[in-house]
Amino acid sequence: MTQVRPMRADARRNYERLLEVAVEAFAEQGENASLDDIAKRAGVGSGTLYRHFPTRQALLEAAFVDRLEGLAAKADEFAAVLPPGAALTEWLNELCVATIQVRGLKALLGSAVTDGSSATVAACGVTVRGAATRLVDAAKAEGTLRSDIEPIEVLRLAHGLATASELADGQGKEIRRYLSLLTEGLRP
Amino acid sequence: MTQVRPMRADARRNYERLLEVAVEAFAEQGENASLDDIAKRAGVGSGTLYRHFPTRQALLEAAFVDRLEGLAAKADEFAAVLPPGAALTEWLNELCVATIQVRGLKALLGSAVTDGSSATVAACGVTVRGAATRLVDAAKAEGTLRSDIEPIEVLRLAHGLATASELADGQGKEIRRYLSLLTEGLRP
DNA sequence: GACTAAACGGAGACAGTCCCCGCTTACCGT
DNA sequence: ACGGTAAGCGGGGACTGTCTCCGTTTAGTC
Repeated sequence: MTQVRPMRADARRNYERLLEVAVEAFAEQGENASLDDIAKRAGVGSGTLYRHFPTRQALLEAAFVDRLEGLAAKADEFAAVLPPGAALTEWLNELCVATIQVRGLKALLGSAVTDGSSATVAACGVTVRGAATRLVDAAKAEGTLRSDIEPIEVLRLAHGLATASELADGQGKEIRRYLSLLTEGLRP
Repeated sequence: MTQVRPMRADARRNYERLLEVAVEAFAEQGENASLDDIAKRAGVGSGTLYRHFPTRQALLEAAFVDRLEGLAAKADEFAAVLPPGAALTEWLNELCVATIQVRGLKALLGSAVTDGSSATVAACGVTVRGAATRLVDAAKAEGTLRSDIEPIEVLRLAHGLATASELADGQGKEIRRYLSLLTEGLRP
């Protein structure tokens, strides 16, 4: 899985610089930031960028793993201090807010919960799906969540909810309201 | 509002040919079909296309008015034969199915229900919003729908729902299930 | 210090958007 | 019928973005 031979020093340097710049660029220009431009800003040729990250998805993924892991960690924090149902709700809220506010994250989360998502992207979504599964299972056990719903469906619904809220004002002010509608519908 | 002077014969011909081709192209290649290619297929220069339809939105809109009006008409058909609550649900189902299955329609419906949508696009969404308002008001009067929800919010939620279902399988098999979740949450 | 494979980088092919402006033509008035 | 004119045409070309190819550079090794 890991590199047999460690990365050459210049390669590693470029890789990291590219990542730094990508995070910035996606944050300020959204998921469609120009890749050649990112390469230029990082001071490397576009060939180098495409070698390290063959697709936009790959770069997006690499740029946001940290944040995704942060979200997953939040799930356990909520689970530790709230009853399962409330923890799930709070976490979904967090997820939706991030989806809307962190430019570029939406595309990534979207493909992470897509039916036929590629293995590459799946690797990235695994953390988030794990977190969701834990919360969903707990809420089901507690009896505050329908038992006929899958964790990934909850994630998809949250994604849809974020989309709806985005249409409303682009700021996410509606998330809480819409989320309460959803939890209402998700009761057993 | 209408043309002071009627369109010149050649202009009208091109306009209509362009529209025909656009409907086809969007249907088979989605909302991102190449505009220059549409112009070529219609046998006109790209300048002509951009004169008649200054933006992709404008063309999309013109290409789908018929279908949008069809959807609005469906609303009244349902209203005539079903109780308000059921009529709303059925219509939302119809709307979601169309959103997913008719390639290119999603982008249009999306911007038609966006907060800061331009006047151009608004003109197009007006039919759909009218239909939604009638159904929503009736359902509220009947007492099967929360009174604190706006028609446009219902449309946004439906759009989000379609998005969620699209993530699942891309065919819309999940729509009914998700829709029942939503109506559950929308009860008073 | 020399060798080699890994890595670089940027030129260039390609695709898409959109504008500009010289040319054509439909629609008048006579 | 026919000429004048403005509405309309169209495609060349500037620009932006993606992605590949391959000659050149350089880190790591002995």
